[in-house]
Amino acid sequence: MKMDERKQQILLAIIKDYVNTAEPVGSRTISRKYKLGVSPATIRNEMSDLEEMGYIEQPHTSAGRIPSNLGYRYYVDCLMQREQLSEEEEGTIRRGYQNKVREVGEILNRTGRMVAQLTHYTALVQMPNFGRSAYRHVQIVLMAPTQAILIVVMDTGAVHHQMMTVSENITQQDLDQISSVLNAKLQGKTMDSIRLNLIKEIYFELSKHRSILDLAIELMQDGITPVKEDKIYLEGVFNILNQPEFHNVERVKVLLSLLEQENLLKDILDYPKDSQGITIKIGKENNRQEIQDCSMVTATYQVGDKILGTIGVLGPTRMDYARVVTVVDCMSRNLSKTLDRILKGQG
Amino acid sequence: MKMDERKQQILLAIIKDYVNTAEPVGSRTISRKYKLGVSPATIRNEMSDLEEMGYIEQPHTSAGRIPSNLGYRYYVDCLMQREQLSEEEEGTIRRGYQNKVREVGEILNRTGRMVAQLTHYTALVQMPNFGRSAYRHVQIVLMAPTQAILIVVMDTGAVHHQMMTVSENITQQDLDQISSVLNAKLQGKTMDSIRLNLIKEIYFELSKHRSILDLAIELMQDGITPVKEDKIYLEGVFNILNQPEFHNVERVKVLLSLLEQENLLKDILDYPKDSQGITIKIGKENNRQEIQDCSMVTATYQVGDKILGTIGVLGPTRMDYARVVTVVDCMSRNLSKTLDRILKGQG
DNA sequence: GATTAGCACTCATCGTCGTCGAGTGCTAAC
DNA sequence: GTTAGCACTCGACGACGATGAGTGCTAATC
Repeated sequence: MKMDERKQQILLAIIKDYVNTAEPVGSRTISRKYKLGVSPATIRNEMSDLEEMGYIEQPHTSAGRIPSNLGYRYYVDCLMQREQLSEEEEGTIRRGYQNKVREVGEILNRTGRMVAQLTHYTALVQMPNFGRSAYRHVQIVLMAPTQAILIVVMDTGAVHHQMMTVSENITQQDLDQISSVLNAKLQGKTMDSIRLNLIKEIYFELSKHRSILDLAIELMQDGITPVKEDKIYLEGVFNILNQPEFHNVERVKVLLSLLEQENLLKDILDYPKDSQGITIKIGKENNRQEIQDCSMVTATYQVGDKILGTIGVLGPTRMDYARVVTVVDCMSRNLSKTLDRILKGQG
Repeated sequence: MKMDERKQQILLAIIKDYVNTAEPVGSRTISRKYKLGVSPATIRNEMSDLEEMGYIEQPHTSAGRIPSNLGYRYYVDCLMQREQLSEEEEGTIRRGYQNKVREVGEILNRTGRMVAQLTHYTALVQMPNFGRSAYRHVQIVLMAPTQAILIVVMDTGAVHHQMMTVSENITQQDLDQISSVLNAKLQGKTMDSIRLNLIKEIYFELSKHRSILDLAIELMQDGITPVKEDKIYLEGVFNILNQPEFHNVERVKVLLSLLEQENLLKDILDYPKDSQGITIKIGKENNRQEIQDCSMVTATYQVGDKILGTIGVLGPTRMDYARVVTVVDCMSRNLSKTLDRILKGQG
């Protein structure tokens, strides 16, 4: 069967109406609301075809039709037209990014809040992953007789710190000496590029501080990177409770227990590595089974050419894709721009 | 009317049964399950008295009784007996704190997770508030031609960092010079104790870097402290959805939209300043109206003599207070001990 | 005087049943 | 190819009665 102009219009009408009302759409409604110049009977015939083609389905006989996953897919691929944000909304966004912020986390947080507010769904914003970043500065500060803090600044602007225990007779002067050797040797190096001979050099210069060096290098190696890198900011979780599909507490529970596990969130934001720009995952296309009755719209953000992370919107499959795509696209550009400004200076 | 032994036993039975079943408790049930040696009729008479005294109430005629807020209050004040955690649970907790961690946030996080897991309610853990802490170390690191990071280590172990913009001709040597002067002058001082003449001294020594100093001091003053100090870790939010009182999505929505606003969370953890130890707030006793059908059990934690923060459990008023009190008490002690170990050394 | 058996009464819950109406598919006419 | 007409389906909704848990009251009992 072929998808002609009229079938497209009818599919479009069904999707629009269903997205608005969350009720199955009947032939009469379409004929009344969306003037196609044909009678309900004709529309019924077309709908029957559309159902056969798999684009719509019937929850039960004597109910109207609702779009299937395939129907939504056809819609986003072929029928959907970008929306435009209102003046007011543009203003909100501009103001959101205007207030000076000096921490990346704060920016991601705000981005998430704005996305949630603009879409009325749930927003996810992934922490930028700078990949293998190099050490810019290392410092060890003595806090208590046996307690010191190791501070590491990466060239991406990330700052990590950890407590470390040192032996009692170590002084701040010792630590300064260690810090400055570490700085001299490690600055500009990535963790993987630090070869054994480099470490040997360091040991050679600081032979009397062997134990503390062991600890510091161990901490820098495995303690520091993984923790914060894949943090994901979540905003507007309760927005999704306004959607009629979540009036059933069981579904809310399934969703919430997924969203509460930070380590699983990255699974659902995961995007096909080749595609940059916007990705839409509808229903069963999602990785995790818990959200296979939801859809995700994600976009990558970048600084320069490098993709740093993803922002996404999670909502029911019955989602206003046009709007969400517009918002996600706009916000990912804004985020890219803002990060660029901050990381490169003049911020 | 007087509260005699038998009335107490009946009230206790009603509370225990209602906490378990979430169903109103009838006289027959009490007589059957909790052998008091009297007939249902007698129990009915006593229940009628208890109702008159305000300790229990009837959802509607021909339903059993449920405890009122006052009833729970009487229970926690006079009837409740501490529970004991099982060997297994004790073990879980011990193991939870055994794994070496070197960041305070990580410890609070784990504490929250354990509390949520042990109680099946929602756990809140407040970031330690060290009060007016003094500067231990200040450092400015140049990142890009006009971009630097200001890092401040407080004597509490808190590390703050912020981006700052600097003029193009500043070098790392300049920044080192500034850092070392700031360090020399500010070390050991709290922000409030930094008087104008001290700042004048700094300006005098570093007159050529006036603009960057302005920025640094401004940042240290208002940018750094408030942000992270009142962070509250939230765990087990979805636990609460298992409670029958939250089968209605509207109530979930009210609660979630409160819990999502980080800045409001501190309101609900707020404890009467004089009391240390355990505080129980039942229903309407809570500050925020959104949780006036819930109860909170909170305990302070401390290092040495100083109260640093609060941990709490949020659940329905129909809560297993005995267990929650035990868990919260135990965990706040554990947390205190662990923080002490970490902050004072030997960690 | 306290306790209890007996009894009438209340009221939420649950399943049944019929009505209503939205929506369909099919057929025949246009 | 389109449409009017019609029989049919089926979920939603409200009415209704049965059920049963639970009560308060009264009078008998200990």
